[in-house]
Amino acid sequence: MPLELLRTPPPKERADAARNRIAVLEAAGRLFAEHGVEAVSMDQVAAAAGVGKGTLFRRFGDKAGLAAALLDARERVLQEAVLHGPPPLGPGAPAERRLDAFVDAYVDYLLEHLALVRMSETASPGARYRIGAYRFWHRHLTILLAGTADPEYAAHAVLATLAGEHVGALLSELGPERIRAGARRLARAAL
Amino acid sequence: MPLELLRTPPPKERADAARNRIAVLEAAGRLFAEHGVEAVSMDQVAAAAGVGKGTLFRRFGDKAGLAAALLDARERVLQEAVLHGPPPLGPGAPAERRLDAFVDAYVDYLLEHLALVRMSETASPGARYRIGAYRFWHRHLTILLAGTADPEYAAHAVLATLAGEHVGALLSELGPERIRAGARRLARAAL
DNA sequence: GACAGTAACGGACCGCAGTCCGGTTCTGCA
DNA sequence: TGCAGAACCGGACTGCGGTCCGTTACTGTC
Repeated sequence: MPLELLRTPPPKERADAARNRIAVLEAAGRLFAEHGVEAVSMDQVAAAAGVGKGTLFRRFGDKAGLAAALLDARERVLQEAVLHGPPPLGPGAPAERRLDAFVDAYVDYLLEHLALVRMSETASPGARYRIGAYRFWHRHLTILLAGTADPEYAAHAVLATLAGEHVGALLSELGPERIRAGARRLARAAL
Repeated sequence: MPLELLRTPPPKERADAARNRIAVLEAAGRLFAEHGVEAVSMDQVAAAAGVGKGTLFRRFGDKAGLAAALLDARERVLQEAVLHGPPPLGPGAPAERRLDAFVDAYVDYLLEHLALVRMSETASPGARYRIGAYRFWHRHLTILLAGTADPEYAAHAVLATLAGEHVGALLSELGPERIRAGARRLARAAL
């Protein structure tokens, strides 16, 4: 399957459903920013959005899904840059440089939205590996790592070092710069 | 701090406390084996052990702690082999061979107790990085990886590929053998 | 062996994520 | 414009992990 098609297509929805989706995302974004992702319950989000709890869960599945939806816009910018942006992040540069550029960009993204990313990855077991964004990055890395012994495994391994849980735990111990440098070094070593 | 001291010392406890600890571990082990870790609630464990819920939580902290306690005996065997066992797992072999031996042994351990390990790592956020066992393995790998640019980071990275969540998600996609081979390859690449 | 002090006990209690289903609202079609 | 049926709504409900605190039972001392 080509990389393009792994990007989630927007499903057609009824007018009231769209209105509610926007209300929920706005309320959730505001509450999360104000009190922190962990401290806000789904009841509070539903109440603030003026929406029933059932609606909230039917649309987003669980708290991880809501976090993923909030990250979606931000992540699409990154995906777009990888697909059609200028090198070295976009196509045209050698794999080694694209790998560096990807790790840098992804670490930036991660550090900026760490709490939300952790929530999107850990709220339900295995959530991280199911969402479309993960499959997208995995595919991208598999292509960049073509030629190694097992590119699919190597891609998973590089992403493992970029998991929100992992980076979050290492942040206080090593600081952002060692994390960034280490992830670059490991990705190159995998190549 | 020397590697030896990272092993959790057994705290002295009152007679009734010891009795209850054993009753809980037995009941939990039986229930988990019978119904699966996910499907058993802490209330059920407490009831089966003939113990109050408060007792259960005071002793083990949370469900992750209970899982970790159940794994403890098994993990100590591995730790013992690394500290004082024969090479290449124990001391005496070159770092590269010890690294391979460690990855092999740890993957064996992981595949045998995957559900329990996942529970011990994911029940509360960051739990994996707090438990003594993680610090032990991290220390061991840091020593084996001495000489690389950032041994501490590299050790964390190798452990990231051995996280229960990660291996569990990859298992159905890649199968155990590619996971084992990939982890070995990555650990060598980090060296 | 009795006693005081303290560590451990246990179950009622809380807030949360997630489910269910009777009622409501929208939309495509005639 | 009126209608039929599907899609959506919402809040009461469930079971869970985790906490709290009045009660109980162990242990070291005299």
